Amino acid sequence: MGVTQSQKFNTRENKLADYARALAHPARIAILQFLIKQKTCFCGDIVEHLPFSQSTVSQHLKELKEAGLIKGEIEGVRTCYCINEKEWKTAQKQINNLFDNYTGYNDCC
Amino acid sequence: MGVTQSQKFNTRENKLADYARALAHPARIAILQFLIKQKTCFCGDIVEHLPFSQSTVSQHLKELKEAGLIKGEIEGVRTCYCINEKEWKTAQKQINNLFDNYTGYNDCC
DNA sequence: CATATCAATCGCAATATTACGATGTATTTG
DNA sequence: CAAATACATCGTAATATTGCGATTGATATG
Repeated sequence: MGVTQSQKFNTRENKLADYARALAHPARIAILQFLIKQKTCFCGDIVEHLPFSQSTVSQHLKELKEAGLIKGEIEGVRTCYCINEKEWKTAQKQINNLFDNYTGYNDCC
Repeated sequence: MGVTQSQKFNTRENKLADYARALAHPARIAILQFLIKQKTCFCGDIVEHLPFSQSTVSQHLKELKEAGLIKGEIEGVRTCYCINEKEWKTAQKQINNLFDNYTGYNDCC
């Protein structure tokens, strides 16, 4: 989203939307699940595991990294990806913060 | 996303991505927060509260409704919107299911 | 140092999202 | 029943996302 639009909202709303956007594609959900499950987490492993090309997977990894949910470290010719523990927990908290705000007592329909 | 692509993934991954996509815009986050906070929840109230036109707000409401997170009921000339309690909780569970899968012991970077 | 491997990035086409004004539809009110 | 009100939907332009092949760059290996 452009800068003009994001300025209409506060930091919390924008950050929350950013986390959600990172999760808003089944390929990225699948990548995250794979990273959680596997101990080895090279890009190539993910490419083998998903029905997408190397460039596409690399781009999804980039978006997850930019959202902060994962981190990648270059190990020689490979890059090792894994969950970014700290921001992973932050994201979960922020999202639950929204969900928990609803206590179920304002059902007006 | 097109049908061709979503077939590459399982129902759970697709549904999770759908919930996330509904939350992937600060305007929709703001709408949800407003619905949670207010007792009256007519479309017009939201339009007054947000820096968007009536048609834009209506479209965001439609997307939230299609994702299942809210429901709307026509009350004469107005439409009353509120959180869809059941699916709201389902969404929270599904999302937490993903987050909780990560236990923090596979940091390989 | 030539070659192979791995992954990031570029360029591009297809598709999706976003936002809005204009219009349509139903309901209420005078 | 005419006018006003509230909202949905349509049409459209601008922008963003998605996916891939091709290329690049960096490291390893013979």
